Amino acid sequence: MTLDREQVLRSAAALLTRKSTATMDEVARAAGIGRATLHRHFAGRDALVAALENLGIQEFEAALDAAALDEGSAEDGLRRLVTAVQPGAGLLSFLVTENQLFEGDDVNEGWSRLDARVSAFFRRGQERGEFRIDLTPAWLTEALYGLIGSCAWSVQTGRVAAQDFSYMIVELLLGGARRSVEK
Amino acid sequence: MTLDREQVLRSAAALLTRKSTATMDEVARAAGIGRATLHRHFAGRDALVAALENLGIQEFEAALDAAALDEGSAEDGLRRLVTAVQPGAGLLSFLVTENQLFEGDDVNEGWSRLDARVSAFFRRGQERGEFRIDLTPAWLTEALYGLIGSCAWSVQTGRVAAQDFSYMIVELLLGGARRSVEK
DNA sequence: AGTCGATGGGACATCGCTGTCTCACATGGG
DNA sequence: CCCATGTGAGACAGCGATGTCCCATCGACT
Repeated sequence: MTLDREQVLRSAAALLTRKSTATMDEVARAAGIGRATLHRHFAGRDALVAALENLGIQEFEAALDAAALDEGSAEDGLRRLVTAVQPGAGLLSFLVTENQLFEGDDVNEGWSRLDARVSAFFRRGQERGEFRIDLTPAWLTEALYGLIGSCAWSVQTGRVAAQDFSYMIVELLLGGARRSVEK
Repeated sequence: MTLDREQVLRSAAALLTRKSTATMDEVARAAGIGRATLHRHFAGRDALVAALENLGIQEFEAALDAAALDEGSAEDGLRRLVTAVQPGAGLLSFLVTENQLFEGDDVNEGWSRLDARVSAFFRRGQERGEFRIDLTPAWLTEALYGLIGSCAWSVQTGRVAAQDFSYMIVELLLGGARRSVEK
């Protein structure tokens, strides 16, 4: 009967992804538990968000590991990364938004580590001549986050099919919308 | 002594762009007026946001008009649009986020009109052979919003120089990060 | 069956924000 | 000079969300 903490976090993530202002009561209902029980496991809203943050960081880091960014071309690596990220895309964009809201310098060090990994990936791609050098790694990183968020939202509203998720992001990020002559 | 309504809206936009959860009191302070005065001019928070929405729609529509999207190449049109949008980029991304939060089917009809204009622009670009046809106009539209938001945020945090705003967005959206051989 | 631990529901006080009101004051016009 | 309009500051009640507590209940384990 012990509460499935993981399951609670999953449903909370799913709900907060759609409605980031959901109350503790709504989160509890969505998880199928009572508000009191939710409070027993997460001291308060802050603690809940912190737990979600850890979950998101862990998932994103796992996606980075699974993508094996350095194997093969940078393009293939990015494609694997976006595909691996898709299941947690909603949570990721919720956390990015939440982080922007957050005014405090003590940013979770997990984010800087992840940012560094993504940024380093783009930099290596530039050094290997696969990526343009006039778009900075920092911007490409932010743009990737933005596109993931936009595409997750587009999927949720039906503007983009879920199966096209990684294609739309990677093609736009790498190839751009311009129609090249040789294609 | 009459209150400068426009000025209040500007500072409210600037504040809410940075901190979208700011209270009425903070908005009033930021505008250099008392909370009571703020309430005299905007019945409540909803009314304030609605006024900001109208302002944002108006600005974005003006940018669309000023960009003259149909003159010259689609690429130049997009470049003009992004440049014209830059001053209102923060407000725009605040409103986009606010709209996602909003759960009600009565979306401000201004947005659908603007969406339609942007979407139609991408579609025309496809028909003229300037844009790829495997990325749907709806996705390109959402991606444009996302990139504008990401870049505005990046500028605010110092990751991207303000003068590079339109370059970073347009180059990424049109050309992509891949380094083509002929360049 | 009996006990223990965890849960759900409800009651409760508290807190922050909101919206309204009043009053004193300043500025500008008649 | 006096009046009118608009403003700032503060007080006030209302509301929704939060966090804590208690108690009845349910399930698992002995």
